[in-house]
Amino acid sequence: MVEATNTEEKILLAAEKVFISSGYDGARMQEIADEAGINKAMLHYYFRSKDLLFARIFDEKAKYFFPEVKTLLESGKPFLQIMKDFVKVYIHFALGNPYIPIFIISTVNTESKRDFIDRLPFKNMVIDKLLLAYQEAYAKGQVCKIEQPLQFLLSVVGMCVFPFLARPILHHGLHIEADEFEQMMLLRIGEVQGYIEKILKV
Amino acid sequence: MVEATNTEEKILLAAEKVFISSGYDGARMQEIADEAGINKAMLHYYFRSKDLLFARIFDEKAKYFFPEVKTLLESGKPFLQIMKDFVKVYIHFALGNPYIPIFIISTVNTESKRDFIDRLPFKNMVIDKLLLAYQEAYAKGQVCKIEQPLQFLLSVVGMCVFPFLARPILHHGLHIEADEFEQMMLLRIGEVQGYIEKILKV
DNA sequence: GTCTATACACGGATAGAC
DNA sequence: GTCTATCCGTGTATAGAC
Repeated sequence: MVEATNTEEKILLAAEKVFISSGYDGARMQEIADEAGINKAMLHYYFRSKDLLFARIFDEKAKYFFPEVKTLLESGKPFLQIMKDFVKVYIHFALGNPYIPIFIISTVNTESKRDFIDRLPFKNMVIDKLLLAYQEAYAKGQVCKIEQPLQFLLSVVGMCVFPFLARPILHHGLHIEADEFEQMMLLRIGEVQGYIEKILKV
Repeated sequence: MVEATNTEEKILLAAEKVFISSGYDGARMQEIADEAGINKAMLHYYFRSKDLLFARIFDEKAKYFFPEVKTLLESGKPFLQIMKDFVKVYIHFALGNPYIPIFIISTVNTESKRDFIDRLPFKNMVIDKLLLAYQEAYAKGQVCKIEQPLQFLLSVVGMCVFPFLARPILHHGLHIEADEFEQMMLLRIGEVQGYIEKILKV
């Protein structure tokens, strides 16, 4: 458990917990104050408003969302390996932060927070570079022809992230407990990597 | 555009629109009343409370979510064909109801609505029958060995549904317009079917 | 910086006339 | 069945003492 030293830190940890589990609309400033063990007025003293506090949390979470992909791209590895590495990195990240995916997806699907998409460190460049890496690998004959590489990327991300979005259904509907889920996700890395190999095989 | 005849129908159509676009917490009874062109008091006259109205909408949407899978299963077709048909059916369904996936996923991830999972027409039987269909196909040598068939199912559903969950990001982040998105999703059917064939190939 | 008390608007729900 | 008016709890935000 992360321990908060000063008040600001306490508030941020509490806000993170509440916003992530309830979303912006469902979150209550009182709940954040209780969670932080301080007074409600302090929230406004430190962050002025619920909106600003939420923005602060979102930015912090979004920041840690994609950076590793950039590193993978700059590794100079071939496309197939980049994608396999991506699966490993992403699932490990999500296991450590299981509620971030649904938090991001929920937020960008919330009308009043729609423009938070611009706050994602998710630039066209990352996608473009990945597509470029594919073209390069294809030119070298390392991977097969894919009609629409973007569809392939969407598929890989979807395979990685979907179990975390549907987690409550797996949990309550299919009775997969937390530790069993973690085991499944660890095994999933190799499974999805295998699918990617088959899909890209020349 | 669907035209409402009586008041109850007007309310249901308005509630569907508002709840689906804003979620339970973000929805306002006043907004539903305005959308329906009637008075706020009528909502309570017909449905007593916000919770009951929401439950009514959820049940109706959830009902139309999985039934076609049951039909596919009962078709007696081999596993590979069932999965390919599933992709086609699911994406066509989602194109006609693009906000249902995020509505369902958001709802089951909302703490106070967690038990709505039980209202999904999503029984273990469907999963079990799909897994059984796989085993049967494997025994006949029609498909290759898959270590964890459940992971495969999760992957297929993830590939189909993820673009609809990430739609705002594709829209605002990657500047893919509505009609372009629809074209992508139609092409996606064949694309994902191709991936499935490669993954299951003996 | 931290607290208590409170302002003020909003949202769900109801009463009651027609 | 449909409306207007209103109750009442709750939620964000602020004032002001310490």
